[in-house]
Amino acid sequence: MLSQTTFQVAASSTIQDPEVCALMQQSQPGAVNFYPVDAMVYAQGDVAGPLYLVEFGTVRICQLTADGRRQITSFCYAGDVFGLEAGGEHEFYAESVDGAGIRVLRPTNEAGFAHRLLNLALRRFGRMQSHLVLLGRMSANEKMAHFLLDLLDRQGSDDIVDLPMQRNDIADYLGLTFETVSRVLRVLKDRAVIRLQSVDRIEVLDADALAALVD
Amino acid sequence: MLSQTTFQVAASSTIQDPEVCALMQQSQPGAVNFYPVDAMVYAQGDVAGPLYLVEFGTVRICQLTADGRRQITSFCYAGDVFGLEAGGEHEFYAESVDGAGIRVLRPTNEAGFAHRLLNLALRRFGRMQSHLVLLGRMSANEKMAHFLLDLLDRQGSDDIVDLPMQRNDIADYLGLTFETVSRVLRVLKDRAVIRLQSVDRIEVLDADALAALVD
DNA sequence: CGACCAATTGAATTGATTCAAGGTCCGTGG
DNA sequence: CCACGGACCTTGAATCAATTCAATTGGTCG
Repeated sequence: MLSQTTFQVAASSTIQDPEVCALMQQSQPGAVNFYPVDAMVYAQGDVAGPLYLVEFGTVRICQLTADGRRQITSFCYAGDVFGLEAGGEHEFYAESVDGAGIRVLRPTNEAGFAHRLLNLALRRFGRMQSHLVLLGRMSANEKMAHFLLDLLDRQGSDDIVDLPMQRNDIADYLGLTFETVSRVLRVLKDRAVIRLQSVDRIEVLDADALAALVD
Repeated sequence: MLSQTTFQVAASSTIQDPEVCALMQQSQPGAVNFYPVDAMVYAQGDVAGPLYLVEFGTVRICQLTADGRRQITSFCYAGDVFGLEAGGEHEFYAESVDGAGIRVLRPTNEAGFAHRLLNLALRRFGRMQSHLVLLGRMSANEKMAHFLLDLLDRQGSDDIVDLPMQRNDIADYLGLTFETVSRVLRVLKDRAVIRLQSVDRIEVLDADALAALVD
């Protein structure tokens, strides 16, 4: 595991989500730890329990098959909470994608805490179910369109998408190969749906065309 | 929607799962309703809230894309609870697969109820995450092997698998076409891994071979 | 500048799908 | 009791989307 830096951050963070705020008030929020690129937050088999709040940067939640194929089950961005698991130990592992600041939330056993956690879990639930549809029933083009629209939405922009992760990560998230990701982007570029400002920055020229691909 | 029969069932049901038992005691369990083949339990857009306990039979949880492709996100068998959702209305719909007895559990607001629900949600969570790996990173053969082993495990048998659902359902669960499902079964049959006792009954001759396919 | 890693692009291959033709099972009615 | 019809399943052949393998380009850092 790579090194990790701890530093104190002013009590007020930039979290807007009321649900997450409430969760923070009902737990003992620790300091923000900085995880460099590719640093592991927790490994498969680690004891589960504490929750993690992304303050900045991006985290990937992954699982490996026995022969090394990887599936990224979700990306967590600033404001997202992760680490929730069923058993006593993590079935999945979490890594920093691009250098991420992460705060540990240690659950207090206050009344209503389970309730908040439940809300959080249910929300993630919905996301995962639509990801099942994506993986099971969508073409490469549709997957990418879906992914870009999701990022657009999360980043609150209406035409610029920042890609904090590399092609390989996108591929393992969408159930494709990185070559296919590259090719799909090229197709979208050729159709004038997007423009590649740089390798990690996409301008969406025709959001309607993307939306048309999705449904 | 198809007709549905209500009939009273003795208070003691056959549920063994302690988690589910506790849940029943903390809610107002209604009578068992019988849903015939393909009957809808709830539709997309219906108000969410009550939970459903499968007493017997099988239920499928589905979502459709705009152009009618279907993804079955999970099958629920006797003892499983479903109906948990994030928002106020169902994003997915639930149907009886083979004629199912279903009990409605109306949540009381007792302390600890959220806690029980959380446990339930987290368990389902884990299942869904491994289904993501299956859909995103496995070949047709691996998917089917995984599916059969899961059924074997759930049905508590060590060599007979009953298939309550038809090929189409299996396909939509595994992200395949029904023709592919048929062909994969043929391959497994030819390799003497399974035997098709009948169309809805499979004898597993070589569970190790199945396991070898999975990991 | 050179080394290295990521991304792109091309060509060949393949796994799964699509389309189409039978086959099996089962319930219904003559 | 058997013939018929319909739904489901199986199988085959052709097609296609995505992968694999391989070569090249682009970008970054010492």
